Amino acid sequence: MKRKTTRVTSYDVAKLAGVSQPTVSRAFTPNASIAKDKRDRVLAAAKQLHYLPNSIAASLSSARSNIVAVIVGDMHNPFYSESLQAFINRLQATNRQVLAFTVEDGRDCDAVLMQALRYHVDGIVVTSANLSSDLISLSREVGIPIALFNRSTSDPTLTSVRCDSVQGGGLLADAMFAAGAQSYLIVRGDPQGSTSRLRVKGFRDALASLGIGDSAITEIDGGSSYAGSYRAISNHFDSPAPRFPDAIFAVNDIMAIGCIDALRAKFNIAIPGDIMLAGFDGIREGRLGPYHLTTVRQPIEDMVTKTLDLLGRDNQGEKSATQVNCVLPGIFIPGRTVPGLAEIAPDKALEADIESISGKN
Amino acid sequence: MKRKTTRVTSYDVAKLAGVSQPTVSRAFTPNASIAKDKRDRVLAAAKQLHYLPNSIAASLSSARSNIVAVIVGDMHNPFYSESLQAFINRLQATNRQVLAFTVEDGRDCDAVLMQALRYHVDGIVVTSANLSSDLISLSREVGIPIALFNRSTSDPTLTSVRCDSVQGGGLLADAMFAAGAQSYLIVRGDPQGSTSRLRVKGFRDALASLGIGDSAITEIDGGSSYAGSYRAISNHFDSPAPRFPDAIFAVNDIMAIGCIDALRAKFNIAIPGDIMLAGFDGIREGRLGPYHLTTVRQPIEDMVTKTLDLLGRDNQGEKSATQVNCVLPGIFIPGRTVPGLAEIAPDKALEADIESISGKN
DNA sequence: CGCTTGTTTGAATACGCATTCATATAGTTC
DNA sequence: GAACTATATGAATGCGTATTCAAACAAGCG
Repeated sequence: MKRKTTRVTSYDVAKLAGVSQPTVSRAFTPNASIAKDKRDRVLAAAKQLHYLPNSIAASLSSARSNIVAVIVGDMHNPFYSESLQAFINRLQATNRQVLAFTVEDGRDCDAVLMQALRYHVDGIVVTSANLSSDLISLSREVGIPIALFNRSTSDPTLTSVRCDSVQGGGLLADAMFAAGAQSYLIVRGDPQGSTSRLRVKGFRDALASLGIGDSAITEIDGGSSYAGSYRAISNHFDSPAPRFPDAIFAVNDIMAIGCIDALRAKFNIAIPGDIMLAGFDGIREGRLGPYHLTTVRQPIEDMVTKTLDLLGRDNQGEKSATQVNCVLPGIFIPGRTVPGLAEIAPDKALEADIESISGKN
Repeated sequence: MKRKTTRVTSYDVAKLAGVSQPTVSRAFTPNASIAKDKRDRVLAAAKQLHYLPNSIAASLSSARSNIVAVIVGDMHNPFYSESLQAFINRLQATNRQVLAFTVEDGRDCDAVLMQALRYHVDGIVVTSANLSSDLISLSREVGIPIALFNRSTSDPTLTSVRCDSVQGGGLLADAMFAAGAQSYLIVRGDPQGSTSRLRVKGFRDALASLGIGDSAITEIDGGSSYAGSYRAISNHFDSPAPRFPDAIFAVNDIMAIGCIDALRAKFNIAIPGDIMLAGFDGIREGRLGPYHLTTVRQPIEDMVTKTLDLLGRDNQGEKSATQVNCVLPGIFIPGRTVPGLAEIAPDKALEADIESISGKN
């Protein structure tokens, strides 16, 4: 016994309201050319019939879906789930929907991107994932704009928004040098990704201009994840004659947290007592009591706004000769993992942390 | 100069392949009645033209969108972002898409739900949010099934999947009692929600049957969030003559973490040395070194699978008289916040934690 | 009043695919 | 070889809306 869900359509509403179907359509379109009394009549009829405009049909007809695809890689890094959340909030506030995708670490996101293209979304945001040039040209062909979030690329024609990794890395180098660090250990991330490379570059450049030579700097591979940096730190300090640095720079917060847990649990090293440490991103977990990480926060909200702005601009067809690569500065967040910082009254800092973890209720 | 994106349609492919449009449609439909050579010819032509089937048009035509809406409240609780991720992964694996929504804490999700209905999604998953009975009946009317995730409801006809809060609460009471706790502090969550209430009930019932009277139990309000429980703990122990319990039960992990941070930072209370503690959910953050929380894990993967299964069943129209309210048992996870547990070799436990934080790479 | 301008409205159509339905072809059986 | 059955195919149509386009109408102006 199939449910004969004869759906209510705009024609039903039109009939009840005594107008034509296009008039119903106009009644639901802001700024449409329609007399006020008719609109009222239509809306009343619609309410009476429980009419719900079919957005799928509207998408087909108008060639715009009001859907933006957001492709997220590495959902295990809280930075990306925070970013996804920011996109959802922002788009929802402007009456657009989010089609969410994830990509397994390292896997190419072509298949997923293809899905998004099929839905003729208004735009695609790609976060932390590798896309092939084939797909890029395909997306151009079908006219769907792509924007990279927190990711620069070899293809300079691709719109991208990111935080200034070089500047941010420099801020952290400055802070740790000012706190007295003379020797450094860098725990780097994905060697493929530009993000890790640029952060390290900014960090090293700043140290160089402060007179710290390469011989005072060690670099190890932290694999971009909590587990990876946990193991990297373990291996480093388990080795026969480990170099014992004054400061550690982990290229992102989740890795920094992995480092701290390893240093404390396996080597009983105090932070910042024995070694100072800094991360990068500004994730909520970094504000938790046991960490209180010194870091550089990426301005997620602004980055999201800018990304959607650029996507929309592309959409207009004015092949933005303006600014396709947007780089926003990072914000230095003093924490307890570098001595001498956080001069705000402890209680105030605590309060701020608590708020930042739970969000603005 | 408007981009005249004359899209490639199935007709174009049909012409090139020398077949009719329906044949193109069949070539892209698994198990369709079509000769192999024709299918090959069509697919070749499609590739040559960079043809992308328009899923929007397919949705309109076939009355199924292959989209499932997932509405998430309280994205600040990692449990829910983990759940969202699980839904995305699972649906992506079965060639379906996720339309993701968030609902501000406490706000009704009617507006958001309405958006989902408009897109004629195949189903709607509601997680931690309040929906009005109006919307429920509306969804019935248009024939779109709704399933509640981790939430029971006053409306018993609504499909729901959740973890057994009573059983889980009992497990934790048993564990803490076995570890020697005689007096208890319960930090409860949202008084509106059923989840907190049932967990507390399970906990208290188990204690009662163990001979622990109500006089040995104190309950305070933790507001469902990190900040809320942080403050609740602060207020409790700052009060003139605070009761100093042997054990604390926070009704979810993020609150348990808030409790731990407050106890350590503000009162220098050791865990489990001075007070033992347990949470509920099994979020990744609970496995971090400084916490290593004793908790009950919700079987997210199974719950997601079950939820989608029930949604699909509804979809078939067999108005599932079978089982609309599914309750899965929670899994006890021993941690260091209750003494005497975690008898696994420390290294093994550590390894397991590291993996669970970073996911299965 | 005749003309222009501007606003509303409805008839017709496009959007791109899936799905009947009827026809044609191949394969099987007696 | 006739009578079926199973499988392939194309013509026609529907999904529910937005968007032309032209007609109808009101308003403003000399």
